[in-house]
Amino acid sequence: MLYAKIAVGLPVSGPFDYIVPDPLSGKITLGARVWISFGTRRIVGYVVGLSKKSEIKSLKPILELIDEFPILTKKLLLLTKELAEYYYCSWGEAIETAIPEGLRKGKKGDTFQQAVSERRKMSPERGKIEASPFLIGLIHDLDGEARWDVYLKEIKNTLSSNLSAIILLPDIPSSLKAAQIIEQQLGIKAQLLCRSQPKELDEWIRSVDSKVIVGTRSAVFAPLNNLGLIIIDDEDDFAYKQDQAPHYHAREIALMRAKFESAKVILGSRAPSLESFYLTKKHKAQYTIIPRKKDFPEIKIIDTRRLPFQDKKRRAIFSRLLEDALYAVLNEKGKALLFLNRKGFATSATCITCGKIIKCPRCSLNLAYHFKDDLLSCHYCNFKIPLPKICPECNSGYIKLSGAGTEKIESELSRIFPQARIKIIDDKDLNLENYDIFIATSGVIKRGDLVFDLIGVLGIDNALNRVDFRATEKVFGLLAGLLNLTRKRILIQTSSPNHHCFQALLKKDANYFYEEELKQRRQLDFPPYKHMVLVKLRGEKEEKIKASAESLFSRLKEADKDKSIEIISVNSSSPAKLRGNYYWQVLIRSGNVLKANKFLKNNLKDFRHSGIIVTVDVDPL
DNA sequence: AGCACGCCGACT
DNA sequence: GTCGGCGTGCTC
Repeated sequence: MLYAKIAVGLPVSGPFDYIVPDPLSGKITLGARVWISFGTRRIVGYVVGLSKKSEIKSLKPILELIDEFPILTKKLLLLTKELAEYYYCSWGEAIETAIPEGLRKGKKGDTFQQAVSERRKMSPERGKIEASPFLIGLIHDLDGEARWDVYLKEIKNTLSSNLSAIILLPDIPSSLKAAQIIEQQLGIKAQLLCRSQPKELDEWIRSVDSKVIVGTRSAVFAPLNNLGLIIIDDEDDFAYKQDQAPHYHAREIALMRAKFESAKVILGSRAPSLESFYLTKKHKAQYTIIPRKKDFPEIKIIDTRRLPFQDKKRRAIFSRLLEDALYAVLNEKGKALLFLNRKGFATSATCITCGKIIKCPRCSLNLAYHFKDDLLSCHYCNFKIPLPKICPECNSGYIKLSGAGTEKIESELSRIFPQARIKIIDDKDLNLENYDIFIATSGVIKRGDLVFDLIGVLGIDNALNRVDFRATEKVFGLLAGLLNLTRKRILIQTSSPNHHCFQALLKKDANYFYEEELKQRRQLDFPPYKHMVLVKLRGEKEEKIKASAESLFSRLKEADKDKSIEIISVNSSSPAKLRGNYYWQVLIRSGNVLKANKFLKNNLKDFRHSGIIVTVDVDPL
């Protein structure tokens, strides 16, 4: 008698044993999909084990074998198992994040699948499955694009050893560009693989015998044969973290996968994550820094605390120095960029009489006023209403707009420089020929085609002063990106000019930033020294969520008598209300993720309240 | 997750 | 009486 261990894409501990009916016993393979009856439902399951015996008394048979050839290799099965253990989900859920939607729903690939599967059968997997030493390289590329020379060389080497490569990019436009570079420079086909593309299923199956796969984070699971290299470009980009459960990070998965496949990992970035930099400090990754070859711009940090007041309460938006610099650029017919990471005209609308701030009814966020379409809008859920003429609370007639956004900068600029042609850069704008001064938010950094004679950085303190231990890292990444958009001059207005992320720029020494930041992270037991785990609670009733979160917090505190895990805090998330749902969270810290997960598994098992959804985010960003 | 079972309140 | 709310247990 043959039994199969089946993982299912549900948040249940498994896998579950099933009887393999006689006619299937010669055909069933590890990594194949099957139809099973699970409870009262008929669902897709994944074969993760085959055995001659089973401990379970009442077994059901497998209803139907979907795949004649496995859709997942043994290595991908091991990878998804490790993903599940690290990112707190079931093995089946991990498998389902690794494969395209069509396969999850039990679709068979088109006839093409058969052909490809035949080919896989012909080229059996190399060697045994066991952990082996792996190689990691971090390319710290201050030059901006020079890392591509390294990438191309690595890809070439990989291909000449008859191995294949995956190149990850944070978004689809960058993926398209990367595929183009590879095809032009190496003269080989780079196959694109991105989640939710119309032909994803076929592309995924086709990738079995691709040599080079280029894609976004989910491409880290591409099922290609003989994997020898994974490159992660802009490895510090937060897009590599999945925002739905399981909240995996593609960089972490790449490192796991490299271990199983004996593949090499190359991480590249202008401003590496602290996690990756720390790997090099621990000699787990090789560190290569590519110095900046183009001219270093003049960098000035302007202390806004010394700015004159515009009126009684408000300081001027532009310092004298920045205003003069803008004049100079206009005189020389150059191009300037003003950076401000807030869209719209005003970031809040307040009733001057009763003090009420107009908020989004579905989120707990202030609505921002947009001059262009004369509406208040929510930057999270896109809710829009006209600016009320009278206060909805007290009916008084004057609503004050405050907090400068890009549109406000635009109107200030045209007041000061009536002769200048000013343009707010929209993500889609292509033709930027006929303007003098541009205004942009962080999207501009992805635009490799733009070079400015002057960059003015405004309002960066908002980003720096957020209650988020990654705030500094984000700002440093932003500044590193902006630095790449000018060879002449960059002026930064801040009220903390001595902060190490600015001082590192003045010293032209990125490592100064990393050493300082690591020192602080170490002192506070933050990542990369310790791991954070966030237990998130979500639901429609604010009181219920708050009460459950607090009871979970005290339950965990109680369970953690030996203090092996730190139960740090319980609070509402920011924003506390989003798209009509309320969010609370319990923050946990541990030196060891697996230990924290085990602890949570024991203590979340019977924690169930109606109308509350609990999810776990390991290493939250 | 999703489905069944079982226990209580309020309604044709 | 019985419809339906949701707390609870379970899925090989």
